[in-house]
Amino acid sequence: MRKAKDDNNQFLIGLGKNISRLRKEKGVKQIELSSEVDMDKANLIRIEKGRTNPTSLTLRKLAKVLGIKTQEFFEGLD
Amino acid sequence: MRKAKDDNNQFLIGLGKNISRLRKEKGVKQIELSSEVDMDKANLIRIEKGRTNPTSLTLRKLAKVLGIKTQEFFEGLD
DNA sequence: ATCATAAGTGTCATATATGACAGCATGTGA
DNA sequence: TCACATGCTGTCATATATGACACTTATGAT
Repeated sequence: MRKAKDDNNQFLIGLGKNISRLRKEKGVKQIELSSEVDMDKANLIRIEKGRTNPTSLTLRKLAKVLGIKTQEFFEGLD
Repeated sequence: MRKAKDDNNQFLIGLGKNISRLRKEKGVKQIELSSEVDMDKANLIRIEKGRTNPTSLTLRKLAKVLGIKTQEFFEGLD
């Protein structure tokens, strides 16, 4: 059982990995990115680790600072 | 003033329009889509009208039922 | 091995997305 | 006009994303 929940968790983990990868490609540290978007760094970590389910606007503000489109965070998912 | 907030609202409205358009392209009614994803129809309406800030998993389950990738909801935004 | 820096964890408070449900508005075809 | 279908709004309760902050663990350089 727990099939749907596991599936969702995999999705969130994949999303987090994309964010983490794109952040590193820009050479940005978690503390830097989080402070630039006025987000608590603990929250960014939770998102990158796939432990939380970020909202559209949260992803958008991260994308904006990284200079990419929100869409890119979903690359290769689903 | 209120620049960032307005900007976010425009983003959410655009996101909602994408969802609404893709739903209609599939010939699906709000009541049908919302019941298929086990979502309250009032919530789907709020999302399509851009009055709320949907989470990643909410978008994902809508995309799944519509047979598209979550990514597509963000087409043309940012 | 030590030290510094980056990443990660635990916990609580607050804001808000969503569920649930009742009712309203608008259009559209008979 | 009328009835019905579809879309939409208002309100409350609950679940959870996020902010805040203290603390811990990993990593890397010297």
